[in-house]
Amino acid sequence: MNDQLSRTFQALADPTRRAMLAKLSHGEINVSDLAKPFLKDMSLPAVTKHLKVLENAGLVTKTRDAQYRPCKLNGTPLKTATDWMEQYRTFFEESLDRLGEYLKTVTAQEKEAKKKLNTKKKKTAKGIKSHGRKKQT
Amino acid sequence: MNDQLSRTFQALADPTRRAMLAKLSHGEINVSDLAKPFLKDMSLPAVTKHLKVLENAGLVTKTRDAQYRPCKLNGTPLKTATDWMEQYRTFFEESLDRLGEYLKTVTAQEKEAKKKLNTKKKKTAKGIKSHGRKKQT
DNA sequence: TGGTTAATTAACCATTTAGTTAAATATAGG
DNA sequence: CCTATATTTAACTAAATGGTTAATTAACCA
Repeated sequence: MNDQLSRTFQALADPTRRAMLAKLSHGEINVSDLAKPFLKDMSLPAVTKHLKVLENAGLVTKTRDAQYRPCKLNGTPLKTATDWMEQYRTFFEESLDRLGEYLKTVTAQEKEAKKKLNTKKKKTAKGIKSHGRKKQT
Repeated sequence: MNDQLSRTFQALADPTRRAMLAKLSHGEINVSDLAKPFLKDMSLPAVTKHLKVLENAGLVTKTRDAQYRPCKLNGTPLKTATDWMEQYRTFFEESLDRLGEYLKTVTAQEKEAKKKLNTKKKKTAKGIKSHGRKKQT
């Protein structure tokens, strides 16, 4: 994981960091004010680390004001991520067209699942073998 | 990291998995055909694991056809992710308005950085102290 | 100068992630 | 039944992630 897009998605893959972005979307805010809502759940250095992840992804820029570090949201990487997602739009916009087919599929899969449950029961009766590698001794 | 959105972003935060989704966007495909382009870089079990991450995020569903496991892209989680991003659209759509201001900021920051370099050099001459905790003995 | 607040860094630890190889399971087909 | 192909699982390992506490740095202010 080294490219820009991966860093962006990685940064977004955490609820704390997403909450920090939400807070930042209301305007510039310094580190301790940004941290405040999270100090019930984690320490300040933990927040600093999350912030660093957001910075490394380019989602947040930090400036200086005396001993404060005002943080600002930068939307550019989100634009990149959104653009990437755009190529899959067809896969979630034909929902109405596909709903009927989807339901049929689900029904079919459920029937399949029931069949398999029966099959597995029979096999259990015969004795199921364990999977994978044996423990080294 | 346990919620749906986090799992989705986490799944997208890897170039191999994104490439797998790209492949899947061209239609249903079984595991070994899906794996083929990646076997130069990693083993088949590694691909299986990536596939499992995509499945757990709900981005891929696997069915059965004899010994084959045809995989299919499911766009729903991408829809959820896109919807989440939507709330930040204002932060990357005013780009033209903000470009000038951004450039001014960058310039200001570069000047700041130069000033700081000088400051640090002076301090180095006086002797810089190390940061953080001391090694336990 | 000394104390207080803001923020970061270091050292450490537990868990997760991403990969490996070897073995096991599932199915088809001679 | 035996064998080949497809896929998964197990066991293991190295590195990354997400957290901690203690120490350090930076700047303000009385």
